[in-house]
Amino acid sequence: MPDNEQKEQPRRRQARGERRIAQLLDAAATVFTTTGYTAASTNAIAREAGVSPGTLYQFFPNKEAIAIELGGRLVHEMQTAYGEALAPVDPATPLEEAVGAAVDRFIAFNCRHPVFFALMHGPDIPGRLTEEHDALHVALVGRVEGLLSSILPEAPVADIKRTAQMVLGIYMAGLELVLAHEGAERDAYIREVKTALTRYLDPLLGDRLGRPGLTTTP
Amino acid sequence: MPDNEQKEQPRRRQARGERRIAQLLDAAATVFTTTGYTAASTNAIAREAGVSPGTLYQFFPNKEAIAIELGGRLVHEMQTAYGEALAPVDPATPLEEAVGAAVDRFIAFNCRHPVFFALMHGPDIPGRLTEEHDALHVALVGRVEGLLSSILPEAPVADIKRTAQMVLGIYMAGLELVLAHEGAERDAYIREVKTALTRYLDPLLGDRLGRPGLTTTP
Amino acid sequence: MPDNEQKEQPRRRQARGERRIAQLLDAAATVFTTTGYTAASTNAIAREAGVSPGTLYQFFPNKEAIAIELGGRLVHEMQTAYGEALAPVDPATPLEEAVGAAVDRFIAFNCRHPVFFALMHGPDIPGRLTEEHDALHVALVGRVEGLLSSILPEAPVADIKRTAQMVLGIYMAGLELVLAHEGAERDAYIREVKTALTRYLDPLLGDRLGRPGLTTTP
Amino acid sequence: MPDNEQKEQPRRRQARGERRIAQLLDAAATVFTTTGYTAASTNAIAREAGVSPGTLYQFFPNKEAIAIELGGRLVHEMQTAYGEALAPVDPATPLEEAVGAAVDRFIAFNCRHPVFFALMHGPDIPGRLTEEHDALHVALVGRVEGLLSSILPEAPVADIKRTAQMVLGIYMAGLELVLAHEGAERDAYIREVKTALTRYLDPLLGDRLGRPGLTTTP
DNA sequence: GATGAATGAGGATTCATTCAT
DNA sequence: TATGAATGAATCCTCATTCAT
Repeated sequence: MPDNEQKEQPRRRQARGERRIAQLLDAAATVFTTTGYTAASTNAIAREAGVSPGTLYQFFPNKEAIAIELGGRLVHEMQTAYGEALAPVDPATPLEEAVGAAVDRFIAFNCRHPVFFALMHGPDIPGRLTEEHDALHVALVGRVEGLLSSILPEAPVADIKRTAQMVLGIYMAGLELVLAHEGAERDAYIREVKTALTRYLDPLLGDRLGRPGLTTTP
Repeated sequence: MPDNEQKEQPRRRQARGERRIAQLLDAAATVFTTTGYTAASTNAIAREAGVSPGTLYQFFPNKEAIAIELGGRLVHEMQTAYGEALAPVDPATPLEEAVGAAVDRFIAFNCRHPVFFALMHGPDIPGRLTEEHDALHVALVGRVEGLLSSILPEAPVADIKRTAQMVLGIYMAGLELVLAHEGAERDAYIREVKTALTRYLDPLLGDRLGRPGLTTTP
Repeated sequence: MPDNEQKEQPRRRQARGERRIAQLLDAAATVFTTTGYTAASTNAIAREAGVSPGTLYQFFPNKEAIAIELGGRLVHEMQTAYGEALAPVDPATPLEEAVGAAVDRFIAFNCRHPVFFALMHGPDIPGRLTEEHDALHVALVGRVEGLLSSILPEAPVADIKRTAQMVLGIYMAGLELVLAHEGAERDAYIREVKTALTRYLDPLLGDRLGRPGLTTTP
Repeated sequence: MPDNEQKEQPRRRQARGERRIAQLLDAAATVFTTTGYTAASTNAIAREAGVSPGTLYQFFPNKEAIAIELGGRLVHEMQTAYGEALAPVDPATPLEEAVGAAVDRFIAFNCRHPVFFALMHGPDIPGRLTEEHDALHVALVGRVEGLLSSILPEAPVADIKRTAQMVLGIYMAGLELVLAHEGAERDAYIREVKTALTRYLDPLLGDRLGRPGLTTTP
């Protein structure tokens, strides 16, 4: 079994590393959530993780790399654990129901991972998106585009893209409000997000019934 | 002439002070817009204004105070120069038209004062709003609330508040997209913002025609 | 002269600054001499100068800038206070005498400013000269070239350059030995430097007497 | 077979160890050459060698030890492979020829082992020579002393030492210039080094012909 | 012997803010 | 008022070295 040993040794070694990485990402999530991405410091993350700054830099070359990895894991978990929220929808499903289910899942996801919001609002200067912000954003917009395409296969790509951006924007705006409230008020905001999205999207689906549908570029 | 002197000295001083303040606020607007609020440094603002750091602190106790004052002036200008955008609407005006006009005015305002966006997205941590962010936000939400109230005088305050927050959120989300694009694409996004807001608000006005209207808290 | 082109107005304010700059350069000279350029830290320089790190950075953007300024001042002082050491030589002067006088002056200068040596041996990687090293070096080589040209006006530039580099190299090598010893031994090394340079240069002057002179590129 | 095993185990271990050491020293040579001794990091050396930092420290207690061992091996190789360059010279050989041959060999050696230069210019602070620098330096000076003694057996030791230091210094200064150039220019510098050394040493040999010879301490 | 995680002091540099002039 | 020097804690990041496995 020396073969086995040789194979497992690195694994074990990496095991500790993997644990540290997870630990550091958890700490980063906490700090990003608490202070925001820009104001977060790598030392604070290391402190939160209970390790020295040097240890952090053994696994991540800089702050952005942490955010990117964190974003990547969020997207991955979203796909695996919340995949249905973004799965193509049965065209027979009423829009209200589909939107409601999707929003519920997303809200649940974002409440479990509040860092998502902090990452989406990275060092925000409109037009100058940084990588990790972009990565997350692009990934999400991509999924929404896919969803919309599955419903409106004949719509022009440019329109789909725009609509997806708007949908994501409306959702994020609503999410901010949802996260800023609690209890019944939070629930009320969740309902508002669903309402806003449903109303925004409803007319687009018109063509399925012979109605005009998506506003197109002139 | 001592009387004269006493009167004129303060005036001159205030005049110079006002000029300095305006100069500093202009510089701050530039820096906030360029680097974002969090990353902006007071030294950079002073440099941009062509004065020394000490001078800056003669007029503002700290960085946040600059943002607050800047936000205040933005709100003030909005009221005076763009007041109609937030003025109570003639109930007879079609919603689409009213929203379209308001959005056009706001977009124009925000393009002339891009710092508005930077201030609204200050050190953004949901739930932990800082003063100046809050001030701007509260002011704007207040105006939107007023507008909605003028249209729906019977709606519960809580619902009005919620709707106003949503409206502002949707607008800001759209604004980010508008600012991130140019030319025809920008125009397309402006249209989308109008569409989204119109669709979101349209059903609320139903009671004026006997339709259900605002979703209310259960 | 170290100042940029823009500022001519503030004069007196800079008085304190000038003092600080001198103080910082003195401290830098001490630290560079003690630890060498590469190992010297800006914090150590600030500490040696009795100021905070921030103060140092008010006057110098980074470590290299300190070295460059220091080098510039050294060259300047060399020109003004030790100018004769590099002044064109009366062709009638016996070489031995001329070299002896020049070396004596240089040694005196370098003993008064031991940092000169540290700067000349900056972050030494042959081929990869850094700016401040280069600046000092180039300045000195230029002077030696001038000296040689004044003696051998007909020699090809390439040969003059090469000879100047060698002369400077031999001098610096000797200087290291001189600085590493004291008393009589130091004096003996000074004599050796003179001897080495005289012997190296003597044949070059042959053409003045009809002898072959400088070895030329084939 | 236990006997055999006992014998072979150490051998293998030593063999492996030697391989590791050679590997590490090669890596160190590369890094020292690239970044200079002071700026070189043990982690970088380990990385270059493809091993972990821990492994490096299993063979060397610290960075300086690596330099010392590297210097030792260089000296050793110089003795074995380039020994003739430092072998006592047949007094009948013309100086020019002897110096030319020696310089050629040394230059060849230094071009094959560019780390030599980096080590000789270690954390250079005149007067405060560190061990490994000293070791290399002392070894080389010793050999040059031997050479000179073989030619001038009656010269005082102090004079021999001084001359040897000067010879080494001139050579190192020339080497720097040689390494900093390429092609024809490099060749020209090689010629200059030979010239400088020949001219410096030539008068010393005078006593062999009844001429004064070495300048002595008064 | 080998690994790679861990350390923590120290590196350069910045920044909000204060103070003497 | 205005200046610009001064601060010192905090920033990101590196490095020689050690330690558990």
